[in-house]
Amino acid sequence: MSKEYSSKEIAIYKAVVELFEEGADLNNLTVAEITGKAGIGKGTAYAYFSDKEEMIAKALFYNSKSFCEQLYKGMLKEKDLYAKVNYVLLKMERQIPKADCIFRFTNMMSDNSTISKRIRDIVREEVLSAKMSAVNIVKKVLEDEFMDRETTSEDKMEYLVLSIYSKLLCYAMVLKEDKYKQEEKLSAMRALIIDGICREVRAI
Amino acid sequence: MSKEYSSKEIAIYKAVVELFEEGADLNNLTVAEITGKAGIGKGTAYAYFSDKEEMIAKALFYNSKSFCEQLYKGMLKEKDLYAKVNYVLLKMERQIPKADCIFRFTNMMSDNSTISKRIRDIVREEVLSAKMSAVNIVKKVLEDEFMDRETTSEDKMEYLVLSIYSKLLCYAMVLKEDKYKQEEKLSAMRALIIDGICREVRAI
Amino acid sequence: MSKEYSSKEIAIYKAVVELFEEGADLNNLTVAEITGKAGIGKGTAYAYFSDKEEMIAKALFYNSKSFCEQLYKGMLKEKDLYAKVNYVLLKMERQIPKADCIFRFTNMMSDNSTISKRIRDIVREEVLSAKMSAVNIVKKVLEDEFMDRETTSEDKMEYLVLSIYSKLLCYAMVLKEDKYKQEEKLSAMRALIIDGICREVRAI
Amino acid sequence: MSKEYSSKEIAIYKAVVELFEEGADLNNLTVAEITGKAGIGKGTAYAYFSDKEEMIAKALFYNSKSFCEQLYKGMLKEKDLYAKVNYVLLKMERQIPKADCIFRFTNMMSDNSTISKRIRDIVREEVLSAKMSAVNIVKKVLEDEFMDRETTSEDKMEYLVLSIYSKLLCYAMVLKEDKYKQEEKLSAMRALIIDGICREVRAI
DNA sequence: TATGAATGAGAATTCATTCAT
DNA sequence: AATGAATGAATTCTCATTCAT
Repeated sequence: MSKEYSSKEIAIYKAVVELFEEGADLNNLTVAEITGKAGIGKGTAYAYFSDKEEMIAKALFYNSKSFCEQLYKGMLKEKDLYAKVNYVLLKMERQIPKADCIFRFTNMMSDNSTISKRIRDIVREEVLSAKMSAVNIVKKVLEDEFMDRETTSEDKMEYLVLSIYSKLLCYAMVLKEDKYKQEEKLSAMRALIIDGICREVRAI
Repeated sequence: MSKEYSSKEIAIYKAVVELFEEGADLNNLTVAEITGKAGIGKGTAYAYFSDKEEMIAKALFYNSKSFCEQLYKGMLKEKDLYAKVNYVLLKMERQIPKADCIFRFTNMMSDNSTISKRIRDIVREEVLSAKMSAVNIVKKVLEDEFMDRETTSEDKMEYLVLSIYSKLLCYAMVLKEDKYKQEEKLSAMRALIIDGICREVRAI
Repeated sequence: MSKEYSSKEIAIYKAVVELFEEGADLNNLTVAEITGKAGIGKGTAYAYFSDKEEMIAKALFYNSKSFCEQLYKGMLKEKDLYAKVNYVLLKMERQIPKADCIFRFTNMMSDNSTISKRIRDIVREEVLSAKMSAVNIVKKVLEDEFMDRETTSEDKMEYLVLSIYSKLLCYAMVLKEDKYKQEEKLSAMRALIIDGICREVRAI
Repeated sequence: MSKEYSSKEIAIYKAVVELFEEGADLNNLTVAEITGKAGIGKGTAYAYFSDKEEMIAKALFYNSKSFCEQLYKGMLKEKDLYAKVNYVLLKMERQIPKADCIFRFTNMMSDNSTISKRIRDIVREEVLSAKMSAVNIVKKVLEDEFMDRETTSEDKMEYLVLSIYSKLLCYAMVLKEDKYKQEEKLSAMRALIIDGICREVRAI
């Protein structure tokens, strides 16, 4: 069902994320760097992508999508909301660069860079797959949670999604601060965030 | 106390924000565009800044700082937390590009772009003035709020600051979505956010 | 006597001329375009030609030669010089792209482009067949015409060839001007050219 | 009255013709070669021309125009048609590359190369100056010649212009043939061409 | 024998930065 | 002090040619 990717495409996608994880600036990546890392010729990349922006945008999209799918699958196994959120936060902790990638992806959706514009185009083209974005995962989990409740207004649901998503964002930010490199500070923060999320869900 | 800015510096700062507000991509701004908009010669800019990155980074810093100062002053006049948060959200709505500027600035604090790296350098150099950042405003307001309470743990304070800040961040993102161009949906969301924030503050 | 051409060679020759007739710039033709049009693989073309220039140069040479042969055969059937020239001009009119091709070929013989250089090499290699060039057809027809005259000096013959050839060139140029799309203007020009040629032949 | 050219523009124009005179292929000239020959930086050229094609096209146009102006002025001093044509042919002989430039320019007016297309655009933009083209010089000379005659039909005039022009074109081609490197053969041809032209003018 | 995916050298173009005026 | 013309390093992208299948 899901679209097939050629080995060269995958190589490009991996290369971009590796570079990103190594601290490269996505806005200043060169085609030479990407194809060098991917181990393919420059010309080859242009047989699969129309330009540099497409390479980067699709790479972020692909990686974001697959990390989100993985997250969603993992969460389904957890019994309650508390466990689910805990699962996500721990996963983020263990895969900081991946998590970063998703939030970078989100930030990009709202800035003016050339790559962001391309990402928005891609998302528009692939609406269904895009349902697997970070925001949508939050939405799905909430819908599962509220299935047996009496209906909640749409406005409130949207607020909840935003509120929870913003807390995940918080955690992603915190993960990069030196201060939170100590396990105890980090798990304190994690607990506060989980509590916060559960409290909000109950309140609504 | 606060550093003096020459008229040329101010011209550059204004030019960068104007371009940003016009939708320019900060990562692809050219010196020619900036100095052209600022109405000064290219060579002149280099008498005040060491390179292009410094122009853009300082411009964002300067604008962010001054918008925050303005926000903080305005908030002090409001009587309670509810009114204060309301004031901030309304201000953001009325000055979307300025608000955007702050949050772009925040995003940059955590990405790998060349400009972001420069911004972090600047912030490190100007620690005191940086106290006027968006995150610090939230912190100050909370401190004022908690002044008469028995002491709250540092961890909890940090959580609260981040949680509120990330809600504002999400609001900034929401403001750019077409769906929220209708006043009624927007004010519903605004009300929920204010309630959410007040609830969190009370809960802690 | 005449060299055999393989079907792949012919396919390339036809493809080049078709592209040329469609308005392509011979100096910017790509191997991919040529082999695509010819319906063969890129690698295959390299089994028959040493490089791109050879493909194009030989194609022009081949087409020029065959059109000239056709012209020459047709002319032999006409009874006098007037009828012969008339035949050629009408043929040019009906096959503008082909005629164009020949004159382009002539122009190329005297410019410095890479393809021209190759064409000149080919002509040098295939001297005999080259006798079938546009200039040589003019020469042959003149020789037939003068067969029963007392001998004419070589200088004069060469001048006559040049003069007649230049008039054909004229007509080729005229055929491409919008002004001469109207039949009446065109036939007036044709008559003047035929008269001019006959007058020159008589004068010498 | 006539447009001013900056020193850099002139440098480019001269460089292109020098390269052309050295046997370079106008369709494969690189910007690096041109600016190298012109003694200016690559970037500088782009401050004066929008792209490579414009550099070459304008260079040919400029050189063609100035050679034509020179030719026209020189011819005016000659007493009759015979002397005028003689003057032109001798001038062409002495400045083969310049003459070549004009005729290359003419060829380009009718081929499909990228540069040719640009030249046609330029000619369209600068119609007035273009009056100084090779064809127009022939037309002017003929008009002077026919001033005291009873009117000649437009068709006939057009034929004469083209006929004479194409003879000059052929002469330019002949000049490049090895056979005509000997002065005696060349002057014999020259004489025949002059006679031919005068005869045509009288006949019409 | 035929193919076309893969390659990388090479060309056009841009733009940060310098420096003579 | 202010300027902007000049520069060339760096980057994107193309396409002739090769070679494994």
